[in-house]
Amino acid sequence: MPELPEVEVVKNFLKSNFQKKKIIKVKIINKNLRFEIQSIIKTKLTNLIITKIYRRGKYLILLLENNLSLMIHLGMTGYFRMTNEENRKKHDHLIFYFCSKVLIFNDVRKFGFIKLYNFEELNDSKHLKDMGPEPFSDGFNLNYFTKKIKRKCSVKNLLMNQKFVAGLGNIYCSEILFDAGVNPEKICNELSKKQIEKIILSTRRILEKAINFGGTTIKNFVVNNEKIGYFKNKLKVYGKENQSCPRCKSLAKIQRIKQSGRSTFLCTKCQN
DNA sequence: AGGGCTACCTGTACGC
DNA sequence: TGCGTACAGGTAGCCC
Repeated sequence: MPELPEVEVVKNFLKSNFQKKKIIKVKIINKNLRFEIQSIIKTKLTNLIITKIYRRGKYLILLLENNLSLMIHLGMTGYFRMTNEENRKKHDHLIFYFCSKVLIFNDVRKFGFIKLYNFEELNDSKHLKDMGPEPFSDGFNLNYFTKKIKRKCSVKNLLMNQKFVAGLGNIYCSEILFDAGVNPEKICNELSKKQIEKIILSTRRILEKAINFGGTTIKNFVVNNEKIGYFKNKLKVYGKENQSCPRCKSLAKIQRIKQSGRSTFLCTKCQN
Protein backbone atom coordinates (compact mmCIF):
# COMPACT_ATOMS: atom_id res chain seq x y z
CA MET A 1 0.00 0.00 0.00
CA PRO A 2 2.07 2.74 1.27
CA GLU A 3 4.06 5.05 -0.92
CA LEU A 4 5.66 8.27 0.22
CA PRO A 5 2.42 10.18 0.99
CA GLU A 6 0.95 7.34 3.04
CA VAL A 7 4.19 6.83 4.98
CA GLU A 8 4.31 10.59 5.57
CA VAL A 9 0.79 10.49 7.00
CA VAL A 10 1.69 7.55 9.26
CA LYS A 11 4.86 9.37 10.34
CA ASN A 12 2.86 12.43 11.32
CA PHE A 13 0.44 10.27 13.28
CA LEU A 14 3.26 8.52 15.14
CA LYS A 15 5.07 11.78 15.72
CA SER A 16 2.15 13.56 17.28
CA ASN A 17 1.32 10.64 19.56
CA PHE A 18 4.60 8.93 20.41
CA GLN A 19 7.53 11.27 19.97
CA LYS A 20 9.14 11.98 23.37
CA LYS A 21 7.16 9.09 24.86
CA LYS A 22 8.69 6.21 26.73
CA ILE A 23 8.29 2.60 25.63
CA ILE A 24 7.28 0.60 28.70
CA LYS A 25 7.24 -2.82 27.10
CA VAL A 26 7.44 -4.54 23.71
CA LYS A 27 5.63 -7.73 22.86
CA ILE A 28 6.32 -9.79 19.76
CA ILE A 29 3.29 -11.78 18.68
CA ASN A 30 4.73 -13.08 15.44
CA LYS A 31 8.33 -12.52 14.46
CA ASN A 32 8.01 -13.86 10.94
CA LEU A 33 7.70 -10.76 8.87
CA ARG A 34 9.77 -10.22 5.75
CA PHE A 35 12.79 -10.31 8.01
CA GLU A 36 12.55 -11.95 11.39
CA ILE A 37 11.95 -9.47 14.19
CA GLN A 38 15.00 -9.63 16.45
CA SER A 39 13.86 -10.82 19.89
CA ILE A 40 16.53 -8.56 21.38
CA ILE A 41 14.31 -5.56 20.74
CA LYS A 42 12.13 -6.61 23.67
CA THR A 43 14.90 -5.96 26.17
CA LYS A 44 16.70 -3.23 24.24
CA LEU A 45 13.69 -0.96 23.80
CA THR A 46 12.20 -1.32 27.25
CA ASN A 47 12.17 1.99 29.12
CA LEU A 48 13.61 3.98 26.23
CA ILE A 49 12.21 7.29 25.06
CA ILE A 50 11.54 7.81 21.37
CA THR A 51 13.50 10.98 20.72
CA LYS A 52 12.65 11.59 17.07
CA ILE A 53 10.44 10.15 14.34
CA TYR A 54 11.02 10.78 10.66
CA ARG A 55 10.58 9.34 7.17
CA ARG A 56 13.14 8.47 4.51
CA GLY A 57 11.59 7.31 1.24
CA LYS A 58 9.03 4.70 2.29
CA TYR A 59 10.84 3.94 5.54
CA LEU A 60 9.84 5.12 8.99
CA ILE A 61 12.70 5.79 11.37
CA LEU A 62 12.31 5.98 15.13
CA LEU A 63 15.32 7.33 16.98
CA LEU A 64 15.65 6.18 20.56
CA GLU A 65 17.82 6.77 23.55
CA ASN A 66 21.04 4.72 23.82
CA ASN A 67 21.98 5.58 20.26
CA LEU A 68 19.44 3.13 18.87
CA SER A 69 17.14 3.44 15.89
CA LEU A 70 14.23 1.39 14.69
CA MET A 71 13.68 1.06 10.95
CA ILE A 72 10.13 0.21 9.92
CA HIS A 73 8.84 -0.62 6.47
CA LEU A 74 5.12 -1.10 5.95
CA GLY A 75 5.43 -3.33 2.89
CA MET A 76 2.13 -3.48 1.03
CA THR A 77 -0.33 -3.83 3.88
CA GLY A 78 1.39 -2.74 7.08
CA TYR A 79 -0.32 -0.26 9.40
CA PHE A 80 -0.34 1.00 12.98
CA ARG A 81 -3.22 1.45 15.32
CA MET A 82 -3.41 3.00 18.73
CA THR A 83 -5.65 1.61 21.43
CA ASN A 84 -6.14 2.14 25.13
CA GLU A 85 -5.90 -1.50 25.97
CA GLU A 86 -4.71 -4.58 24.23
CA ASN A 87 -7.24 -5.23 21.56
CA ARG A 88 -5.94 -7.88 19.21
CA LYS A 89 -6.77 -8.45 15.59
CA LYS A 90 -5.75 -11.02 13.05
CA HIS A 91 -2.28 -10.30 11.64
CA ASP A 92 -1.11 -8.22 14.57
CA HIS A 93 2.63 -8.85 14.90
CA LEU A 94 4.10 -6.43 17.39
CA ILE A 95 2.84 -4.36 20.31
CA PHE A 96 4.50 -1.33 21.86
CA TYR A 97 3.19 -0.42 25.30
CA PHE A 98 3.36 3.16 26.39
CA CYS A 99 2.23 4.77 29.63
CA SER A 100 -1.41 5.11 28.67
CA LYS A 101 -1.49 3.88 25.09
CA VAL A 102 -0.79 0.74 23.14
CA LEU A 103 0.57 0.86 19.60
CA ILE A 104 0.06 -2.23 17.44
CA PHE A 105 1.72 -3.13 14.15
CA ASN A 106 -0.49 -5.17 11.82
CA ASP A 107 0.48 -6.51 8.41
CA VAL A 108 -1.63 -9.02 6.48
CA ARG A 109 0.89 -9.90 3.83
CA LYS A 110 3.99 -9.72 6.01
CA PHE A 111 6.02 -7.83 3.44
CA GLY A 112 6.82 -5.21 6.04
CA PHE A 113 9.63 -5.42 8.56
CA ILE A 114 11.09 -3.87 11.67
CA LYS A 115 14.82 -3.75 12.30
CA LEU A 116 16.96 -2.35 15.06
CA TYR A 117 20.16 -0.48 14.18
CA ASN A 118 22.75 1.46 16.03
CA PHE A 119 22.24 4.99 14.86
CA GLU A 120 25.62 5.26 13.15
CA GLU A 121 24.91 2.09 11.12
CA LEU A 122 21.49 3.18 9.99
CA ASN A 123 22.41 5.16 6.90
CA ASP A 124 24.92 2.52 5.79
CA SER A 125 22.28 -0.22 5.93
CA LYS A 126 21.48 -1.92 2.64
CA HIS A 127 18.06 -0.34 2.75
CA LEU A 128 19.18 3.25 2.93
CA LYS A 129 22.69 3.48 1.61
CA ASP A 130 21.91 3.74 -2.12
CA MET A 131 18.56 5.48 -1.82
CA GLY A 132 18.02 8.38 -4.19
CA PRO A 133 17.10 11.92 -3.16
CA GLU A 134 13.80 12.85 -1.58
CA PRO A 135 11.46 14.22 -4.25
CA PHE A 136 11.04 17.49 -2.35
CA SER A 137 14.77 18.00 -1.84
CA ASP A 138 16.91 20.37 -3.89
CA GLY A 139 18.95 17.39 -5.01
CA PHE A 140 16.07 16.16 -7.17
CA ASN A 141 16.55 18.62 -10.01
CA LEU A 142 17.04 18.81 -13.78
CA ASN A 143 20.79 18.38 -13.56
CA TYR A 144 20.54 15.29 -11.33
CA PHE A 145 17.78 13.78 -13.46
CA THR A 146 19.71 14.30 -16.69
CA LYS A 147 22.91 12.84 -15.32
CA LYS A 148 21.26 9.74 -13.85
CA ILE A 149 19.32 8.78 -16.96
CA LYS A 150 20.24 5.46 -18.46
CA ARG A 151 19.08 4.21 -21.82
CA LYS A 152 16.93 1.08 -22.11
CA CYS A 153 14.78 2.07 -19.16
CA SER A 154 11.20 3.27 -19.38
CA VAL A 155 10.48 6.49 -17.55
CA LYS A 156 7.98 4.69 -15.31
CA ASN A 157 10.55 2.14 -14.23
CA LEU A 158 13.02 4.95 -13.65
CA LEU A 159 10.63 6.71 -11.27
CA MET A 160 9.85 3.41 -9.53
CA ASN A 161 13.54 2.87 -8.83
CA GLN A 162 14.23 3.92 -5.23
CA LYS A 163 17.89 4.46 -6.11
CA PHE A 164 16.84 7.13 -8.56
CA VAL A 165 14.30 8.93 -6.41
CA ALA A 166 12.92 7.93 -3.02
CA GLY A 167 9.33 7.13 -2.21
CA LEU A 168 7.47 6.74 -5.49
CA GLY A 169 5.43 3.59 -6.09
CA ASN A 170 2.97 2.13 -8.51
CA ILE A 171 0.01 4.44 -7.95
CA TYR A 172 1.84 7.73 -7.93
CA CYS A 173 4.04 6.92 -10.92
CA SER A 174 0.93 6.55 -13.08
CA GLU A 175 -0.56 9.72 -11.65
CA ILE A 176 2.63 11.74 -11.98
CA LEU A 177 3.25 10.77 -15.59
CA PHE A 178 -0.36 11.49 -16.47
CA ASP A 179 -0.06 14.89 -14.87
CA ALA A 180 3.19 15.51 -16.73
CA GLY A 181 1.69 14.33 -20.03
CA VAL A 182 4.51 11.83 -20.53
CA ASN A 183 4.01 8.28 -21.77
CA PRO A 184 5.21 5.82 -19.08
CA GLU A 185 6.78 3.61 -21.75
CA LYS A 186 8.93 6.43 -23.10
CA ILE A 187 12.60 5.47 -22.97
CA CYS A 188 14.08 7.94 -20.56
CA ASN A 189 17.05 9.05 -22.60
CA GLU A 190 14.58 10.32 -25.17
CA LEU A 191 12.95 12.72 -22.74
CA SER A 192 13.23 16.38 -23.61
CA LYS A 193 14.47 18.92 -21.11
CA LYS A 194 10.97 20.30 -20.96
CA GLN A 195 9.49 16.89 -20.18
CA ILE A 196 12.00 16.28 -17.41
CA GLU A 197 11.17 19.60 -15.85
CA LYS A 198 7.50 18.77 -16.09
CA ILE A 199 8.01 15.37 -14.44
CA ILE A 200 9.87 16.93 -11.52
CA LEU A 201 7.14 19.50 -11.09
CA SER A 202 4.34 16.95 -11.37
CA THR A 203 6.07 14.65 -8.89
CA ARG A 204 6.08 17.35 -6.26
CA ARG A 205 2.60 18.56 -7.07
CA ILE A 206 0.97 15.12 -6.93
CA LEU A 207 2.79 14.02 -3.78
CA GLU A 208 2.04 17.26 -1.98
CA LYS A 209 -1.62 17.06 -2.88
CA ALA A 210 -1.78 13.41 -1.82
CA ILE A 211 -0.22 14.19 1.55
CA ASN A 212 -2.70 17.02 2.09
CA PHE A 213 -5.57 14.64 1.40
CA GLY A 214 -4.21 12.05 3.82
CA GLY A 215 -2.80 9.65 1.22
CA THR A 216 -4.61 7.13 -0.94
CA THR A 217 -6.75 4.25 0.25
CA ILE A 218 -7.16 1.52 -2.33
CA LYS A 219 -7.74 -1.43 -0.05
CA ASN A 220 -6.57 -1.12 3.48
CA PHE A 221 -4.63 2.01 4.26
CA VAL A 222 -5.51 2.63 7.87
CA VAL A 223 -4.12 5.00 10.43
CA ASN A 224 -5.27 4.34 13.94
CA ASN A 225 -8.40 2.46 12.89
CA GLU A 226 -9.55 5.24 10.64
CA LYS A 227 -9.69 4.64 6.96
CA ILE A 228 -8.38 7.91 5.69
CA GLY A 229 -6.71 8.49 2.37
CA TYR A 230 -9.09 10.80 0.59
CA PHE A 231 -6.67 11.22 -2.30
CA LYS A 232 -8.31 8.09 -3.69
CA ASN A 233 -11.09 10.36 -4.93
CA LYS A 234 -8.53 12.51 -6.70
CA LEU A 235 -6.87 9.77 -8.71
CA LYS A 236 -7.03 10.56 -12.41
CA VAL A 237 -5.87 7.35 -14.07
CA TYR A 238 -4.87 4.69 -11.53
CA GLY A 239 -7.53 1.97 -11.49
CA LYS A 240 -9.56 3.81 -14.14
CA GLU A 241 -9.19 1.37 -17.02
CA ASN A 242 -11.76 1.93 -19.78
CA GLN A 243 -13.01 5.16 -18.27
CA SER A 244 -12.80 8.25 -20.39
CA CYS A 245 -9.71 10.37 -20.01
CA PRO A 246 -10.34 13.32 -17.67
CA ARG A 247 -8.20 15.49 -19.95
CA CYS A 248 -9.30 14.54 -23.48
CA LYS A 249 -12.78 13.66 -22.22
CA SER A 250 -14.54 11.37 -24.63
CA LEU A 251 -11.71 11.19 -27.15
CA ALA A 252 -9.83 8.41 -25.46
CA LYS A 253 -10.15 5.75 -22.82
CA ILE A 254 -7.69 5.09 -20.03
CA GLN A 255 -5.64 2.01 -20.79
CA ARG A 256 -4.01 -0.47 -18.47
CA ILE A 257 -0.68 -1.88 -19.55
CA LYS A 258 1.96 -3.99 -17.78
CA GLN A 259 5.46 -2.75 -17.08
CA SER A 260 7.82 -5.07 -15.26
CA GLY A 261 4.82 -7.11 -14.19
CA ARG A 262 2.93 -4.21 -12.68
CA SER A 263 -0.09 -2.31 -13.92
CA THR A 264 0.39 1.14 -15.38
CA PHE A 265 -2.54 3.35 -16.30
CA LEU A 266 -2.33 5.98 -19.01
CA CYS A 267 -4.04 7.91 -21.75
CA THR A 268 -2.22 7.30 -25.01
CA LYS A 269 -3.69 10.49 -26.49
CA CYS A 270 -2.38 13.00 -24.00
CA GLN A 271 0.75 11.23 -22.84
CA ASN A 272 3.54 11.29 -25.40
C1' DA B 1 26.95 -2.37 -13.65
C1' DG B 2 22.41 -2.32 -14.28
C1' DG B 3 18.12 -4.04 -15.67
C1' DG B 4 14.41 -7.77 -15.44
C1' DC B 5 12.12 -11.35 -13.08
C1' DT B 6 10.57 -14.05 -9.13
C1' DA B 7 9.56 -14.97 -4.52
C1' DC B 8 7.65 -13.74 -0.36
C1' DC B 9 2.14 -13.94 1.94
C1' DT B 10 -2.81 -13.30 2.44
C1' DG B 11 -7.10 -11.68 0.83
C1' DT B 12 -10.54 -10.54 -2.63
C1' DA B 13 -12.99 -10.49 -6.95
C1' DC B 14 -14.55 -12.82 -10.77
C1' DG B 15 -15.66 -16.51 -14.20
C1' DC B 16 -17.36 -21.05 -14.57
C1' DT C 1 -21.04 -23.19 -2.93
C1' DG C 2 -16.71 -24.24 -4.55
C1' DC C 3 -12.75 -24.03 -7.32
C1' DG C 4 -9.18 -21.90 -10.15
C1' DT C 5 -7.08 -17.73 -11.56
C1' DA C 6 -5.59 -13.00 -11.57
C1' DC C 7 -4.39 -9.26 -9.03
C1' DA C 8 -3.06 -6.05 -5.04
C1' DG C 9 0.40 0.08 -2.58
C1' DG C 10 6.45 -3.47 -1.32
C1' DT C 11 11.62 -4.87 -2.15
C1' DA C 12 15.57 -8.34 -1.80
C1' DG C 13 18.07 -11.27 -4.26
C1' DC C 14 18.83 -13.81 -7.91
C1' DC C 15 20.06 -14.19 -13.08
C1' DC C 16 21.64 -12.35 -17.41
